[in-house]
Amino acid sequence: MKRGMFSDMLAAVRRIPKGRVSTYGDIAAASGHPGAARQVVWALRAGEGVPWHRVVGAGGRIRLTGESGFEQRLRLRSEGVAITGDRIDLKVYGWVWK
DNA sequence: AAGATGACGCCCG
DNA sequence: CCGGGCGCCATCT
Repeated sequence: MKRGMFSDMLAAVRRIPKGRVSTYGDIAAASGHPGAARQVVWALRAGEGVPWHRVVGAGGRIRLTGESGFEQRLRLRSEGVAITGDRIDLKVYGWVWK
């Protein structure tokens, strides 16, 4: 079956291990769609059963606001990811594509 | 067809 | 660290 842009992105998101995080920009590039960071957002909204909480902004910043942001912090912390303020240390928790 | 919208990213002051 | 400005691009008025 044909693999659209969103499918490619969701596949990449599903490859992020528990306890690690990646960024919108990296997901876009890793899935073969460099520069399409904004579209990763659409993919996450449309996708189901994907670990959306493991996707954060550049530099490890939490971009979600309000209730959703609260939920994301909750989920990440439950996986052992430390969050200082609104940032996550990518040197420690950032997933490196290989 | 034309403008507005974002869970974005990068650079600059 | 904090805004402000600009580029980006599928989707939605």
